[in-house]
Amino acid sequence: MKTRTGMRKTSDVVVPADSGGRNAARTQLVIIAAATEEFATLGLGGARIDAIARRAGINKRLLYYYFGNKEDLFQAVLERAYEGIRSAERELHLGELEPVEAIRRLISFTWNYYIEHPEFISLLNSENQVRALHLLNSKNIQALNSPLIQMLDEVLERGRRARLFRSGVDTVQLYISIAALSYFYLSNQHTLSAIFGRDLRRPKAEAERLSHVTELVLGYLLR
Amino acid sequence: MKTRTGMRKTSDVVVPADSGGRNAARTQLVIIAAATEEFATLGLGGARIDAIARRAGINKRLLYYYFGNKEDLFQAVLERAYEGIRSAERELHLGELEPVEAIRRLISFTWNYYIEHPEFISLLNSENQVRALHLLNSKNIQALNSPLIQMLDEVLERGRRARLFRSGVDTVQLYISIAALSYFYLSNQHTLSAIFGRDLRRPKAEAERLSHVTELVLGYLLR
Amino acid sequence: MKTRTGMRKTSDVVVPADSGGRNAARTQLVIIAAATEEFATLGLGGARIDAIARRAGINKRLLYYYFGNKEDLFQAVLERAYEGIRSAERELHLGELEPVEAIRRLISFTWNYYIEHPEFISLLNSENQVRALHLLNSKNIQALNSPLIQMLDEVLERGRRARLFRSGVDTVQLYISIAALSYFYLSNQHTLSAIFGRDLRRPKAEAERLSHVTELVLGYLLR
Amino acid sequence: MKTRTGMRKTSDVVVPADSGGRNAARTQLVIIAAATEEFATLGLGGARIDAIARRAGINKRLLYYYFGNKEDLFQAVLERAYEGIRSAERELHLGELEPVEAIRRLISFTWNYYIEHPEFISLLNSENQVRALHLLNSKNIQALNSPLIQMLDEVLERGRRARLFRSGVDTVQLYISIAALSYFYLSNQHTLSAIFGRDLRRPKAEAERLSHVTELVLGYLLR
DNA sequence: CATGAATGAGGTTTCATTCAT
DNA sequence: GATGAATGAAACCTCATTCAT
Repeated sequence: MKTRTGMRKTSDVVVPADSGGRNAARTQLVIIAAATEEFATLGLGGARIDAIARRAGINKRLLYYYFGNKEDLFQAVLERAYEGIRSAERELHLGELEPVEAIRRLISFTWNYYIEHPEFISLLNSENQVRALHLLNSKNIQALNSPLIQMLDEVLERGRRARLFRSGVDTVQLYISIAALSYFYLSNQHTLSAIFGRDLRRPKAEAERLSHVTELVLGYLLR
Repeated sequence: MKTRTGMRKTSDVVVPADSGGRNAARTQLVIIAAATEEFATLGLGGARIDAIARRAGINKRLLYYYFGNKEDLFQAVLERAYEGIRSAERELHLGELEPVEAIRRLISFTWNYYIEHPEFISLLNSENQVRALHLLNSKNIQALNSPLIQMLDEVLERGRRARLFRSGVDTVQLYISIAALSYFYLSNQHTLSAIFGRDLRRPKAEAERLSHVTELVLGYLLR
Repeated sequence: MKTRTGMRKTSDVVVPADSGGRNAARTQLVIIAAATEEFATLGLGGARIDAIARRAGINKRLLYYYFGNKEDLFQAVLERAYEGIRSAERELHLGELEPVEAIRRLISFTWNYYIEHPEFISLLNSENQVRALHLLNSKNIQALNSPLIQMLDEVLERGRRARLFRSGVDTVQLYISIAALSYFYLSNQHTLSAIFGRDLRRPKAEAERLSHVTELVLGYLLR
Repeated sequence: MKTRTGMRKTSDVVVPADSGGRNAARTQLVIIAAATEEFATLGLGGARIDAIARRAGINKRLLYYYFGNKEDLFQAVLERAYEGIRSAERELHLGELEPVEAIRRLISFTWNYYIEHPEFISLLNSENQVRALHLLNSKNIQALNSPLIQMLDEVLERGRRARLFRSGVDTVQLYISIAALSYFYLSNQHTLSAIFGRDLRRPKAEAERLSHVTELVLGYLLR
């Protein structure tokens, strides 16, 4: 199970080795990583506990020991996913950029985060299928406020004052729109590709999409 | 099984009654209707054949008699859903409207179709989860061309020639964006509502969303 | 079960001119033929009523109309198969041949009948699997005496009197042995071929088998 | 579940008890034993997984845990059956006997093995019905070479050199014939008994059969 | 005579979960 | 802390058979 380099290699998950197999924190990490892949790939209903244990290279019983049951494990995976995006969002410092650049930055950040974290989109789709059951159950996630709304609000205000941006723009609506324009393209890429008969995941297609979204939003905002 | 009004009422599905229980076409319709609800509510993995049969008020065996298996039934449901939206799209006659009005009409049509057919969104999410497996398998769906792309293309061209709209707009990208701005809001309403702490399905919120989307798109298009 | 004339025609079925698809005798023949193939190929348990109806090109209900149920249909098939072999046996006229030639003739007849009627072997195997249930139930089959035992008995007696054959040979045992030497080779050809790594159904292999069986039996019989 | 004597008794299967219910090897043995009976009695199609689990006194799920599915279980049963006969064959030491005695020994061994292992005959019939599907799929069985062909070949050679046996005898053909003469009598006993109107399983009938087969083969071999 | 529609019972298989060590 | 063995419930699917026309 352990490679010569001291990395524990399971089918898909690599985490640093430690003193010798008995490490609660690391085991939990491995389980979360494996579960994230399984849930993202197959959905909540399609995911198999056996498969998660196999992916993680651990015994199934251990999974129950740490996470109770499948639903709770999914919730833990979701919490971890939200922590990830919130943490990345905090690295954005839109206040330091001039308004137009800040908007570009926000859009490209959103786009790239989704591109790099397809599992996040999948998990959110699964969660919406069950009407946000786990999210409503999780104090952890609700405590994780996104800094983006406030950041965007400030950018819009600055842009308005500089007579660059139009007024009357609802911050939350715009935030949702920026997410929507990237998210939908990626989340529905398979049906869209089939319908349009062209592969939306080609690098060129993706670059064009980012351009379009940026133009669309700035075209709307700029006076 | 039959109500006093001559309508056959099952748990969720209402279809016209006929002379008896022996009507292949009607039975298939009832099954499709019941399956659409079940798949939309619970997803492909979460849907239960037993529950579909119960909803449809028919024997489970009959479902296999007509549709083979769960996957094929899902494909039939999907085909039916695409037929529905394509059929509605053909009723749009954007060519008769002046460009700005045509764009408004397209956006409100898209928005309202999703509002009135939440099952369409759910089915598409399920289908994307399995990488468009059934869609790629269905000649029927692939033969159903959406008239919208061409309609939108013509509207954009007219708007451009009238010096109302900007040039250089990719029709497919804009079409995807118009879909995205409505679809994402509805598809992800549960997580978004939980995160923002406000119910996105309130009629007022929905009206605001339609306004925002229209402004955003026209704000971008108009010179 | 009974036709309107009160006759159940299983033996000596005449096929009248096709008056337009509505012909009881012909339909029964078609069903028996289809059922024979299905039962022979897949066994009693593996055979499917639907498949038989499809093979016969008739409606399933008709099959029940004529034959009652699956078991009775199998019995009818079995009866027909026994009629076939008994009828062929009656064409053998061993009494006209000198003893050695008669034995050769009996062996080659047995061998060739099995070769040409593999379904007979399959049906008998199925019937033995259910401990001859249908055979014990069929007065028809029990009434069909094989003429072979008596023929063989007379040949052995003639050979003995001509001081060609050994004495003390049990006719029934020898009859069973002659059947066994051909039947087993064909009935178990698949496992034998796999074990020996050679295809027992090649024409050359089959010719060798017939030679061997003839030599074996005559080698034993001749003084 | 456990008798007072420490033997675990299920409907038909007795195996040594151990410390508790948790013994993978024993459980697998119990399953194989129960499955062997069920498959032998009812054939591949007629056997019921439920019945096997009940016979074995274990949970049905466990059967899938160890053997995957019905087909694979059948293959395991078949492998075990071939191991059994190959193992018994290895106990024959024909090389130590003079040629005539060796042939007698081989015939009686074959006869008695079939008499004592009727399930072997049934399993082989089932396997031939599916055209040796599982056997062709099993590397295990193909690796189990029967020592009998070589043993018989050596016996024939010795008998020939001692001028006892005729020459020109094909070893494989003779081997198949020896098997055939016993196998067919037992495999087809039910139909034969019904046709001849006498019970072939009576001890006296069985003794007579073994005599006849021995005489037949030796009568052929001896010069 | 002939048929497609419909069914109840039961089959194989899967799953999340717990037990015993 | 960690594990393989074992389970009950329920899922999908099949089958011989009957119904209504």
